[in-house]
Amino acid sequence: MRIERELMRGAGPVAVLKLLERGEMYGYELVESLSQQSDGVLAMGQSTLYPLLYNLEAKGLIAGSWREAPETGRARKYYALTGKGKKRLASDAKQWQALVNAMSVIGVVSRDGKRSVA
Amino acid sequence: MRIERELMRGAGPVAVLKLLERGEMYGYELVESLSQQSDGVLAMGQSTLYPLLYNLEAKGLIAGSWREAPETGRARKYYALTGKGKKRLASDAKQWQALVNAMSVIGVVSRDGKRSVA
DNA sequence: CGTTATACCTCGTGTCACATAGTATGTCCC
DNA sequence: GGGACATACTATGTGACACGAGGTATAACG
Repeated sequence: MRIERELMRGAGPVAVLKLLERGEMYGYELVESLSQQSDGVLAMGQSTLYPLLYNLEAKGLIAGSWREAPETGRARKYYALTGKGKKRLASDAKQWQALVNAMSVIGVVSRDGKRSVA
Repeated sequence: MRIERELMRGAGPVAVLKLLERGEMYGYELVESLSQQSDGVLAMGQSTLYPLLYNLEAKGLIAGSWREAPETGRARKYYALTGKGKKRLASDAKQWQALVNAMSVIGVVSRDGKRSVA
């Protein structure tokens, strides 16, 4: 499912941090992963992801390192979650949960995954 | 709980439409309601809400009408959800649910209201 | 009559999503 | 070996939006 971009604002960085929690990944891989793992909902183009990564790196939440891909030998920039990033992720996840709960209270979403009946 | 504004992007308009689904409300009332009903999570200042309302009105999703307050006699601009707005709300709620589900899949939030353990 | 609450409006700044475009290199197949 | 395709990162410009700060006006209250 494809959703309007405006709705996704704020979700992108949190999703990226969460994926990096499992282990380091490179940009192109993140673009593919986000699209596949969320059935397109969290999909974002390269021109959205890369600036997002630069932003997270500038804030010290992730750290990039150029290395060669073990399979192909191509240069890639792997991003890893920093200690600061882990704290931010925990904080953001908490806030996201609060937001979901609030939206649930006013009836926009339900907690069991079913859309509220209008 | 006060959350970072960036995370809330996209949630604001949906929350407003949802509140108006119950019946018409005026700006100041919406500011207060959003803050109270969500324990501050969905709180937004007037400088955020009013432009948001003008935007929704320009899109034909809500319709405003100046009337006098029955209790005080003061002039207020009451906003009501239009037919178009109802459809948009249904669509947005569906998309919001998809987003919540996607964030749940990657582990950022849980569906039962508890924060995922990092 | 001054303070507070109500109620609406505006401007400027900073941030962000995204489309578009560009660069470069590795793989595959003929 | 060369053209097509996938991989992978970078740059730029536009438009939208959240929000702080500031402004106006009126009713209620002591």
